Amino acid sequence: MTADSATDPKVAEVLLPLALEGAYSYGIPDGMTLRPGDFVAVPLGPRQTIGVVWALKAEAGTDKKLRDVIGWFDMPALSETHRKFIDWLSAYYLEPAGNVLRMVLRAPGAFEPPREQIAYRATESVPKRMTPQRARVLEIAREGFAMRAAELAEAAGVGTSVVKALAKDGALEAVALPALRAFTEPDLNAGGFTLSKDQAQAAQALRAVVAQRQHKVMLLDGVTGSGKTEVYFEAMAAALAAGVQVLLLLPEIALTGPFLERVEKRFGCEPAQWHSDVRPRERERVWRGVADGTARIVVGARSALFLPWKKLGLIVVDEEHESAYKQDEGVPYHARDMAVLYGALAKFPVVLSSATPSLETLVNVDRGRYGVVKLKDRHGRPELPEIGLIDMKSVALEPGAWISQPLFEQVEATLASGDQALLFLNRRGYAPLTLCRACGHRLECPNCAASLVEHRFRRQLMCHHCGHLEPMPQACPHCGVHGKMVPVGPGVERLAEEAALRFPEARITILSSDLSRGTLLRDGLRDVAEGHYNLVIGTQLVAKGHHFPHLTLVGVVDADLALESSDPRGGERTWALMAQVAGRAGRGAKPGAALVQTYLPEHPLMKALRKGDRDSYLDQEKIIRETAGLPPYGRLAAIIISGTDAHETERFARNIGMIAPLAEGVTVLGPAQAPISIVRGRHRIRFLVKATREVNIQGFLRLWLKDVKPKGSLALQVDVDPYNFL
DNA sequence: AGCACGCCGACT
DNA sequence: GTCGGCGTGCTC
Repeated sequence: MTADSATDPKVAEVLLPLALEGAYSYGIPDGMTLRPGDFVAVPLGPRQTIGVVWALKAEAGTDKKLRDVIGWFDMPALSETHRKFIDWLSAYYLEPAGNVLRMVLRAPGAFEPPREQIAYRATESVPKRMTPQRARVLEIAREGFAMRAAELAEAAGVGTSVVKALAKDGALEAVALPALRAFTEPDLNAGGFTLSKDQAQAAQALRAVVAQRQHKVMLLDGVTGSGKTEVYFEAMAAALAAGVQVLLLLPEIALTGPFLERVEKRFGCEPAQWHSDVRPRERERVWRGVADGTARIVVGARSALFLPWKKLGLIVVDEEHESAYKQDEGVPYHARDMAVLYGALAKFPVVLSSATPSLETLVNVDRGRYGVVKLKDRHGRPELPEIGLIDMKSVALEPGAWISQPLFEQVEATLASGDQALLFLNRRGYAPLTLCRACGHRLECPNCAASLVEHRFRRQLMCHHCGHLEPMPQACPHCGVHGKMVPVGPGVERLAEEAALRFPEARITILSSDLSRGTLLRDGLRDVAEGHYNLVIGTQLVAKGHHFPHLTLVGVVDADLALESSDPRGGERTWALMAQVAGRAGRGAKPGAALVQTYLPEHPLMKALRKGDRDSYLDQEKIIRETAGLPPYGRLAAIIISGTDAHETERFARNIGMIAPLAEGVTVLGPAQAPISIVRGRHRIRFLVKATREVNIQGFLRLWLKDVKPKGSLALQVDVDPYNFL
């Protein structure tokens, strides 16, 4: 088959999904032909691992006898672009390439031969004999989908014999799991929406960019309700018509059933989904479909970028400003930025869509690097509903009350007129802080330097950083005095309590991520949309793309939360959140209004918000960032040093600080305690590295940290372009 | 990530 | 006297 076996490569450089900088070399056995990108099985110590051929070499570089590649997987090779993408990402974030590859290989089952699967599910009949083991198996079988015997047994903590016996008894029935379903081709004419003139123009502009089949980033900038979704659907249709695959990235929280239905309606096929809730079997199907190119449309959360794309030709990043695109655990990458990188490497366009674009993106538009398409509101309304500020310094509030008189009156008037009102507070639980009035002790998480938050519905105290739960104590754990524990500050639960007192006639509901998720949440949102409730108390969650047609008043209880934080993006976050939540008002036939309670009415952001003047806010924000040398005018990286022992961690951090190289255009701030100084029992110390745009900040970091080796419990994490200041 | 090697406590 | 805890280090 091969023409000249003398020049055949003898060595494969194989990247393994481990925290290793480079690829490992393996011998290629006679008769095996490999290409770069091929998935292979290789020996690693006593075991076997799946890796990807990164390069081929004629001869081994060393005399050392190499171990041979064990086998080759009969599936499409990882494209050259995808491999470049992994290398780039690895270099940009200073993360071992193997760790990045691991994100590509996270698809259990994709490397196993297709297998006929028998699964079991519960029947109506009851087994003749019942044992505790059998009861546990049945309990699990009744609540879930059909599961394989081994899975079912494991979940119940029993042997498979119990499952088999129950099947024989008739309490479980065997069903064949369907073989991997094929993906259907999209029908581009399936469900054309009627586009407004504005939308049609915007769609035409995006289609033109897609037709160029070159790298170009386009910002689709339009307020909530302007119909951005239908517009980028047209860009997707154009790319699909050209025969490529399309990825629609969403923040995980926005991946809802109704949204997927819209995609399905437009393209006449069920899109492939990729997010944390997708079950293993479906993950396998999507992974294979993406690899062989049959999955044409993928709607996914950030990790969908790493699917083994055969011929990706367009990425749409919806809600591009969302900080949820930044992954903070494992490899800390920003999916929006990496989508742009992928587009640059593979030479295809990327569409960024948002009602409140990030400053980074807007500055890229200013600099002429990105194109922009603007959409106006369909109903010709101004960008935001009328926003009124309530100066909280000038209103008197009862202790334990947060609804000011002006807000109270507006809510009352709204409810009286038969409309809905929303009170927005971005704080879960009952109270963010609990103090002992006898000794002043504050209830703190045992593992984190953070207050415990009372969740009164669940009758528990909760740490919002590590998930620690404990019952609400009757007596102060410090001084032992009974009945002196007092909640301080409001959460949505406490706000709802106040609302119930002050609006006794109102039909109140709380929408908060910790109180309802999944079906319950969907029902809750639907009930609100249908008007079963007329006063909604909600957190962040209500700000995200839900349509409440009867809502005409939004009251923001505390607009200053993010502004007061140390996060340099606090302003940006506040603006996006205010715009989104205010935008909930008046989506239906009636115009809406928003009232914002703030202690900082003179803040430029608040003034701009009142005037609905995004440009003046942006000009302010740009000046602040530029003066401070912060992104997008400068580069930023964080180094987090953590360890279980405070002194040891501090010493280690100091030593690292001492060896920081001097470089022009680079400022190292720190070491200082990280904003949350202890998380999950680990003490955290942070350096911030600020550099001008011309500086290669990765090079600086590599030079600095090349000989640093954390020992024991110590750990060092580099976060290039940090987003969430923890 | 696994999996081994390696050095200190409670058990047949 | 061993079994086993998981800290450290290596895998082409």
